[in-house]
Amino acid sequence: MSTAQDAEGAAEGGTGEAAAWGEVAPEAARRLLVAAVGAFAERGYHATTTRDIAGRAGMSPAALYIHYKTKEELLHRISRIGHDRALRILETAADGDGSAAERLADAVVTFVRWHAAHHTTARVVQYELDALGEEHRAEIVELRRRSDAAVRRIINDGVKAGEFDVPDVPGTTLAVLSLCIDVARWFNAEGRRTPDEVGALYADLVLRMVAAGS
Amino acid sequence: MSTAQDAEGAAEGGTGEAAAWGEVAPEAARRLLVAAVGAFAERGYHATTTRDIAGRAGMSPAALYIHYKTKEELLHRISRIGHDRALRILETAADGDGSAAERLADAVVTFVRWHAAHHTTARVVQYELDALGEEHRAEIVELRRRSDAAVRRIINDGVKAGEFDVPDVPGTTLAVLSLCIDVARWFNAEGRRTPDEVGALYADLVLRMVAAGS
DNA sequence: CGCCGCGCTAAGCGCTTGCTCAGTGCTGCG
DNA sequence: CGCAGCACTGAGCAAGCGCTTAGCGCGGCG
Repeated sequence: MSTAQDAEGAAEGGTGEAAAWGEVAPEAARRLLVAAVGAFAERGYHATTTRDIAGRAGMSPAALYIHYKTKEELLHRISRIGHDRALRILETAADGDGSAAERLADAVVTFVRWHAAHHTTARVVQYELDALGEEHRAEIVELRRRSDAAVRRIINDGVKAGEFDVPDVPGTTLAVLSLCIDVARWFNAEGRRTPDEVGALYADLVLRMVAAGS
Repeated sequence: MSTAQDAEGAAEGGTGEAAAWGEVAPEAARRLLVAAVGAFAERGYHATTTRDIAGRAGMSPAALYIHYKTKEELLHRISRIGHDRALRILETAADGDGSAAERLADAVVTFVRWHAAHHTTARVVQYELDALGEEHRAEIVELRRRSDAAVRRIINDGVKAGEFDVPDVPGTTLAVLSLCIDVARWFNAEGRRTPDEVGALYADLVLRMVAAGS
C-alpha cells in the first residue's frame, strides 16, 4: 500500500532545511532561496530586506537580481514549491487504498509532520499569501482549493461508507485543514514535541472530530 | 448562571467594528486606532504606513504622533485590548458553574464567535505578535499563557470528573486554542457562515476531540 | 596567449519610510 | 474683545528601501 509518507519521503532525501530544496538550481539560486525562507519566516516578508537575504546567502544585494527578477518572485517560488509539496501529500493520502479512517489519519500525520519539521518554510507558505502579487496569488489559491478538495473527498468517502459521522462536511474539512496548517505558527523546534508526536496526536484528534470508530 | 457570553456582551454595546473600541478616548485617538486595525488586518503591520493610517482616519500623518508615540505603540494598544478581551472570555467560561462540557462549549462558542465577528481585529491581535517590541511582546505573551491555563483548567476538570477522555491534556489544549485562533485567518465576512454558526460547529468538534459523552 | 562571456560586486539612483517641528486656526475663559 | 491652550497641518529631514548599472575577475576555448 502506498501512503502519503512515501510522497513526503520521495520529495526530499535528507532532514536538513537546505536539503529540502535540492530541486532548485543552480547552487547560488538555491542559497538565496534558503536564505529568503529563513528571513521571511523570522521577520515576515515585508520586514525582510533584499540586503538581508543577500547577506544571509553570503552575497552582495545585487546578486539577488541575477537569479530572481524581484523580491516577490522569490516569495512566489517558495510558496509554489511548498504548496506543490503540501498538495501532493494530501492527494497521495486521498488516493490511497485503505479505509477512509486510515487515509484521513495518513493525511493528517504526514501533513502535520511536514508543517512541524519544516515549520520555517511552512510559515512562509501559509502566512505570507497576501504579499504575493495578483496573478501569483491566484495560482496559489487554486492549489489550496485542490488541497481542500482532497481532504473533503476522504471525509465524504468516510461518511458514505458509514465510517464517519459528520453533519457539516465542508465545515469540518475547513476545520481539519485549519488545525493542521496552524501547526506552522506555534511549532517550535526547541520545544518538547517532535514532529512525529504532533502528527500522531493530531491524527487522533481529527479521527475523534469525524467520530470514527464510535 | 453566568456565561462567557455575558463577558462578550458587556464588553461592547453595539455590533459595528468601531463600537467595540468605545473605551478608547478621545475620539480622534479612537478613530486612528480603528483605522490602524483596518490597515494592519488588510496589509499587515510592516506593509502599513503611518500615512495610510492617518489617511483612513481623515487626518494628516503628523496627527498620529499627538496621540501615539510610535506606530508600534498603536499595535501594542490594539494587541493589549484584544488579548484582554480574549482572556476575559476564556476565564469567564472557565469560572462558570456548569459541567466541564458545558463550560468548554461555552468557551469555544464565545471565543470563536469573537474571532469571527471581529476577524479584522483578531487577525492583528493573533498574527502580528512578532512586530511588537521586546517588552510589549513579553507582556502579551503572559496574557496568552493565562488563556492557555484557562482552557487547560476546563479540560483537566473534565478529565477528573470522568466527563472527558483526553490522553494528552497540554497537547489537546494547544490544539483547541490553535483551532479557534485560526478562525481569524480564514473567516470572511462575505462568506456563507455567520459567526454563530461557526461557533456552534466548532463547539461540537471540540467536544468530540475530548470525547465528551461517549 | 588573448579574449570572450558569465557570475558577481561597488556604488548609487529615485523613492518611500517613520517621524519632527514651526506655525495655524479654533475654542473657551477672563 | 484678547489671548492662552491645544488639536492639528504643511513641509520636510535622515535613513533605508527595491532595484540598476558599470565594471571587475576568472575559467574555458581557439
